[in-house]
Amino acid sequence: MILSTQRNQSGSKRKENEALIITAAEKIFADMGYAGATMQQIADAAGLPKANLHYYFPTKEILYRNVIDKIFNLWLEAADIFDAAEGPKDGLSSYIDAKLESSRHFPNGSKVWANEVIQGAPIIQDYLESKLTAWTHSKAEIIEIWIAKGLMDPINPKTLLYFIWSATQHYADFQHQIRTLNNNSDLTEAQWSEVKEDIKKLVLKGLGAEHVSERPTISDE
Amino acid sequence: MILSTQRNQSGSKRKENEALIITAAEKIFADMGYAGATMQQIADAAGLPKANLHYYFPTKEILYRNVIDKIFNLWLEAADIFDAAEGPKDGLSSYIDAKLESSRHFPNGSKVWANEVIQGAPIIQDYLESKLTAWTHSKAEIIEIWIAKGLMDPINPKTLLYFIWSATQHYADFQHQIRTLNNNSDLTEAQWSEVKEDIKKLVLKGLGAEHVSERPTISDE
DNA sequence: AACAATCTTGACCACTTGGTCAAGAAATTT
DNA sequence: AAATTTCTTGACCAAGTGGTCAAGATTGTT
Repeated sequence: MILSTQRNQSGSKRKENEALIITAAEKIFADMGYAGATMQQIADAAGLPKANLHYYFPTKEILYRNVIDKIFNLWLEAADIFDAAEGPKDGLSSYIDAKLESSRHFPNGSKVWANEVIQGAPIIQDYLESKLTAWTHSKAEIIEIWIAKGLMDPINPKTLLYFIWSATQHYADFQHQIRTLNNNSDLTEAQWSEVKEDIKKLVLKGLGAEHVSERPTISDE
Repeated sequence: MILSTQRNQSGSKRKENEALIITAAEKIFADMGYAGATMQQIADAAGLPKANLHYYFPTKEILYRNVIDKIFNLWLEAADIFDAAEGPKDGLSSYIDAKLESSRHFPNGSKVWANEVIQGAPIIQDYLESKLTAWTHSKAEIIEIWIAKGLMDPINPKTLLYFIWSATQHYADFQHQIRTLNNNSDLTEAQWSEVKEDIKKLVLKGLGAEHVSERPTISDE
């Protein structure tokens, strides 16, 4: 009989199941930490028997690294905005928006990352030393150019980056605490908007970049 | 024979060993997470046999709660500055200083807290709902008064608190990442000073509170 | 000196964990 | 339709875990 719902190209089953497992694993790792997560929990979350997980990902650590890999690539993407920007006002605004959206809609990735770094990055140290270092330097250069052009106050670029990372990722990592302090309710649409505006205003005004770039926004939305 | 080094008051041995164990546990919990930490590791770090830990703290969870208890009380203390302040400029400056000092010198407590909250506070939820909620409301009131007095721009007080928490705690929780991005060196004294000044300036200027209250700086470094 | 309370510790146990394996089921290729 | 590759799964295991226990050492009290 023919199941038209899905074509079974070679390798598609593998891709599908790997994605299924990674998504399940991301949630469990976020909720339990690396050590606290069990392969059985991940298997249950994915709806597969445990032995099947080991077929696709031989060890827990390999699975974990795949989760991190996905997370980190999203991280990098979110920051392309940065390079395209004409000045701090657009660049930082867009970046803060993107990071907050990511914290709101995909908090698990941020949590896994935070958990790992807090514990000294025992498994992903190579990521920090290669990719993250390179990325950070490239963004720091852009910020320095902005400063040199007088588009914002002088500040150590890394301090600024940490500032934005911490402010935005806080809403993912400390989601539970924020929820508790918000009468045990998730932030509403209106509250998210307010947070976004408050943070952007605070950063831009704090940097003296609020009223700087007022070129005609040619191809901006 | 007489060991004059320490008097053995009744109960003093208990207090000493409990403190010893809690300090060791704080480090291990910070480095490994709750689930990842083992009683054996903590015992080794404290230089005691494992069975001895269970004599003072019957279960791992009880030990953990004692660690959290210590951390949280430091948290609260650091914020008394807040109440004594006359306006946002002193109040927030002092608070940021205190939080950054704490991140610098006692990062483990912050890490344990972060790890726990990220995972949904499975063990310390009662802390969040009682003590932290009360504390937050009381500080939010102060901030609202400052705003009403025109000492700073309007902002959601909770957003501001989260902002300060995240910016300062980041230097404890993400210590390892910051170190890696700093050529694998801890921040120097000069770098810490720079960070402090940058953050304070950014926040105060961002809030429009920079030039408001200008009493003589009596005991400032 | 005798007694009681507190503290110390190696040996031990029930249970969970990551990972293995071999037998078979599906799907793909010839 | 036979052969081959890919996938699925229950049963199993060695290692490590939190926690127990009972015997003894120390300290404090009378």
